[in-house]
Amino acid sequence: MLDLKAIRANPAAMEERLKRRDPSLSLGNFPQLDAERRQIIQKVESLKHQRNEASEQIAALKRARQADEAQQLIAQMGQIAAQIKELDAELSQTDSAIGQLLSRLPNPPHDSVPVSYDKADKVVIREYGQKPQLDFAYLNHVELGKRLKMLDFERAARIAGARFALYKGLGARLEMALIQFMFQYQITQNGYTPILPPHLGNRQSFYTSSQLPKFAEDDYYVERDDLYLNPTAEVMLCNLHRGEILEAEELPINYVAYTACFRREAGAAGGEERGLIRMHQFNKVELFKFVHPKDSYQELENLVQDAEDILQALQLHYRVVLLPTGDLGFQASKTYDLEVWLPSQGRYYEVSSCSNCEAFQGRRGEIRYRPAPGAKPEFVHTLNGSGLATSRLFAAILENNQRPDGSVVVPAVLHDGVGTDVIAG
RNA sequence: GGAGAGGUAGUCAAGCGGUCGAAGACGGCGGUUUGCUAAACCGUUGUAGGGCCAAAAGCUCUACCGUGGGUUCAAAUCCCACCCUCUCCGCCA
Repeated sequence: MLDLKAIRANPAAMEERLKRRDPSLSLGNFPQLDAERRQIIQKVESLKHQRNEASEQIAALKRARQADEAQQLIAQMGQIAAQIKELDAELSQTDSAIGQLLSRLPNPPHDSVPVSYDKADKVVIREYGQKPQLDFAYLNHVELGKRLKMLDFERAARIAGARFALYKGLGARLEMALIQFMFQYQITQNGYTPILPPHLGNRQSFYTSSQLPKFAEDDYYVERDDLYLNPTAEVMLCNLHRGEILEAEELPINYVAYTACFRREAGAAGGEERGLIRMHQFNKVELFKFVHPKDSYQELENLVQDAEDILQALQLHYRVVLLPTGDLGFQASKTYDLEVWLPSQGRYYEVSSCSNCEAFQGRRGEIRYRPAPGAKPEFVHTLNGSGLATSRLFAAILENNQRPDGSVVVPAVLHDGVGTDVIAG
């Protein structure tokens, strides 16, 4: 949700910022609707004032046993009551029109975000490590997974359909070891509080984190219970403090969650995104921060660093990129992606997306903090980042760590979890 | 899933059509008293949206008693639906 006060103060400036993302975005008829709304409020409130005074008089008259006078007033109020009803209806109509308009407008980008409508215009901030020297006939992760009996896509398809995975044997152990490692690392090394949230959420939760109303098609929906299946733990963590007023000293609050994530991926057709790259279900460890607004951009840097720790511990080559305005997620003001090198595709692949949503989600979910005792509550800033998506990491480990003999070296930090240091056929 | 009891301000809790502009208590904040602390006493106490004002301060209005509808001149209070909590039963990991 955009800041209404900021829009009113300078609609043109807000619109300009929105257009940095997408030139087709505009505030539409918001200014007119907003003015209309205020007019109606003024009218209806003065009528309600009249009604309140009359009510008091009626009560007084009845107490004084002046039934006739009371009856006369009651008759008069009938008309006012009808007007109030009409205006209230008008107001709720205007409110919902405004709500619909605003609920579909994304967060304006931060000034430090490069302006471009082309996703390719991301800025490489830094790189870590080097591409592995695979000077042999190397395999992609699907082939490796099959040969090493770690992945079984055929049987997964039998059970659920295309774009689902089935991990088995050392594949299952590797996946679990990855999840465990990432989860424990963020708890013990970076001080995050661990959370295992529900995997289903209600409408309000999905609205607050901004999956609704615009992206309903991306999520699995359980009609019978009016619940949505978790597409990212961001949704669940974001709503953890919905409607609360936090104390300034509590901030920042840092959470790490593990969940399976479910996405319909409608319209994301085949191509080279086979195997574990784009699935309906994948595993992800998610980081989430509730922070003081003055700290949020520093916290974004911290968040990226915390996610990078994992890739470094796994000794994977990756880079950090800053997304341009045209590639920003709906609720994000600024986003860094971590991209890991995938030899089979000859390109980097996103394994983490770290965003500062500023007060966008805070406003939607009324998530606030009190700057000082007795002071007016203000909206917190929220940040989210994957730390990380295992399924793509799994692919990266297989491909980057393979050797000419077809075996795969297990990263040292996962030896205990997997139960071996080399996976061989 | 069935039966019952509940959901009122930061917390506990009274109120069950019109002096509710929500009692009272606790907590919080300010003060008086005090060698210091405690106690006692006095005062104060939420959120949101309008209006007046150049703006702040201030004044003022409206709304908020789980959520959404309805009845009524008037709803915390009556009616309907839903959500949540607790107890018991059923079912299950």
